[in-house]
Amino acid sequence: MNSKNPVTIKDIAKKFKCSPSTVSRALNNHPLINEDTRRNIQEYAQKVNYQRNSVSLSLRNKKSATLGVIVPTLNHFHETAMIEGLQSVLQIHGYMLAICVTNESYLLEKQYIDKLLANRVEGVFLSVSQETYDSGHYEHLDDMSQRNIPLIFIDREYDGVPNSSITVDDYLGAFAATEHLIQRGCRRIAHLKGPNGLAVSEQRFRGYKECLAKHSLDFDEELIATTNFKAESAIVPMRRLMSLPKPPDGVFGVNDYVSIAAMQVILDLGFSIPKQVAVIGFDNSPFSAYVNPSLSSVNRSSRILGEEAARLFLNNMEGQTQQKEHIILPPELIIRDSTLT
Amino acid sequence: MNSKNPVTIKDIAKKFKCSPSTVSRALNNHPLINEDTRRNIQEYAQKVNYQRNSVSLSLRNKKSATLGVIVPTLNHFHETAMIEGLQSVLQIHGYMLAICVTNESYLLEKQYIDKLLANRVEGVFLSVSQETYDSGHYEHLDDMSQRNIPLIFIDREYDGVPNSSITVDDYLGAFAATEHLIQRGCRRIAHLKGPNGLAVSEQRFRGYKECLAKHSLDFDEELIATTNFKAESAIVPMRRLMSLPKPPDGVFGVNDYVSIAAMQVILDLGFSIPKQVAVIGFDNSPFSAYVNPSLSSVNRSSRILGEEAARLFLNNMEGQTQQKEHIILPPELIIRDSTLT
DNA sequence: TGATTTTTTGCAAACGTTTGCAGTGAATCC
DNA sequence: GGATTCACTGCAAACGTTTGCAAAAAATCA
Repeated sequence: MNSKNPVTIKDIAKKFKCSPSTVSRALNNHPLINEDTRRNIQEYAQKVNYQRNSVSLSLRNKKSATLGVIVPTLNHFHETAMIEGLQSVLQIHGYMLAICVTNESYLLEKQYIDKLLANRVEGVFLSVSQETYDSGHYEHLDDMSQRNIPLIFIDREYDGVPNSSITVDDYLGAFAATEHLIQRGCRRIAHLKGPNGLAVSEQRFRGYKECLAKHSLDFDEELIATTNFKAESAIVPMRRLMSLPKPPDGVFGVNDYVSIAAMQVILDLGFSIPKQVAVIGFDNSPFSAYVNPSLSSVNRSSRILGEEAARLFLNNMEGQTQQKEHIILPPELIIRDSTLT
Repeated sequence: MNSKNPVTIKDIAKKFKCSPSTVSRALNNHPLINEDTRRNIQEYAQKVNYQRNSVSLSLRNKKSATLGVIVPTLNHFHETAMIEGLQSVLQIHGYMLAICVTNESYLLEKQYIDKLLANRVEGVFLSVSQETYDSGHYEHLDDMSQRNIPLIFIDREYDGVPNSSITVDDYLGAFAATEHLIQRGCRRIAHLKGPNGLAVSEQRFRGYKECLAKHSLDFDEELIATTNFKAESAIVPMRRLMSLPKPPDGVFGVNDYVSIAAMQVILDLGFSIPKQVAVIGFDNSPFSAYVNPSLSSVNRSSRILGEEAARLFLNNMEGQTQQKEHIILPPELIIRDSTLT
């Protein structure tokens, strides 16, 4: 019983003095099999706790029932909620998820893709790393398309390549956030943007800028500061902003982390939120409702994003449709105390 | 070039009019191979972008180079940081990580374990679900030990089973947090505990209680409230606590989410933090330094926990030592404004 | 009973590797 | 020049399944 090796179909065959084929058919409820043998074999298999070896199955069927998920980090609520969404749907369809964290490195991203391909995954959800985006290289993705393995861009898109993608409309979200600040009376709105070059950063930046333009507000370069998405990285820039001759009366942060760091700086310097400075973030992280003052934010429905991405993949599989889809989910403004009028 | 099927060792063999064995040896730098053939084959393999099929390798070697990670959720910083830690170490050693989210369900946990076993993973890191813990069932883990597949309890332990485990000393952390509150003058300390029965909850609860005892403070049942780790679940209980005839002057929350929710309630009701009520959380989540007031917390070095867990597994593999280890990492008190004197 | 159909089973190949063993030439030795 | 060594290479089996095809066994028919 405590044999190190799991019981195989051959073991069962030996026991019943029949061929492995028969066992296989019995276990798979193949129609061409005697009812009694089927029952006997199934019962015995149950008893000895037989478990089909997925590896050999994968080899034979050239299908691994495994999908790759490549993300830059797992730091943010958005990413993990996305993965939960993916898993919740794909689990039902029998897929396993191999998670890879690139830490924004191109090299790791490439290595992971190779590895996933070597493992014969049936599809990959990719949220491109910043380095990849910066470098503009995408040769490492060629193998996937050559082998007809669905590659779905999730969350972060990569304009150069024709693949299905699902993202949240960052531009729209940023536009809405900025417009909200304007409508509540802000006239000098600072933006704590994300790393340069990254699509999310630039889309949101564009949303911010174009909203200013729409409302005939001047775009002021000195109201822009760059962060790396982490709270710490917002502190120094925010101090600078607040010590300008004309400090901002509104701040749009590229995500909630930089926004709460910004709020802290603002309050520390003796300004009031939202009275003197209104602040709005992005992501609607679980903590945003509980900071003080509670933080307005742009909700991205991260979990739904994951679920939809999973469906995108499943449709692609079922229908064998090579049609590429580009889904852009609408963001949603969540208004809280930090931008109250 | 855009053949759907990846190039195999046989294809190369055909090209060179040699046997697959030779190709295999050439690619694996086997000593018994002609230098020229080796070079030629390797160059060609490179050119046609040959990638070894890990599936067949797994089948032959009975080794999948894949590890399973089972967690209840991905909601908390602690869990994701842990996974990042795992991945950062294991990636170097060529392992893939299959992530499974049980959503605290026993059934899913069981299913995932079966699935991982079917996939012939070489090891599993398990953070038991609440249901599993509640039910006391652990038969679903028997297969693993019978097959000698390392099962490592990570973060959440499961007392009944003799396996390696790595956790943070929840008891100690809770004790330290409570003691800190006492030392800064709190005398009526409430505890927002986690779900009943779950080890983490109970350990922290015990740390809290025994610390009170040590300092000869009465344990008052009415100062205890149960949450489900989520912020929302702390709100109603906290309102109750603050409307007691004698409201608490200190709150120890089972994690940072419930603690920030608690802070919000406290402030909303017009009490001041930390003057009237001090609050301390658990996890040192990235946002805890940036809420207002900043939240004292117990740091769990989550990433290091993951890294150490990975090393635990690697040692187990290398040395073939069946020795079970139980690592308990010390937590660290991070003091911020919410408990200042 | 013998022929025919039906039901059930087994054979063998395949998926892509690796590896012990045997075999092939060629080089070396005496 | 024949025996021995040496440097390579190929054969075949193995990992655990599935499945088309053929064969066997059982059932039906005439």
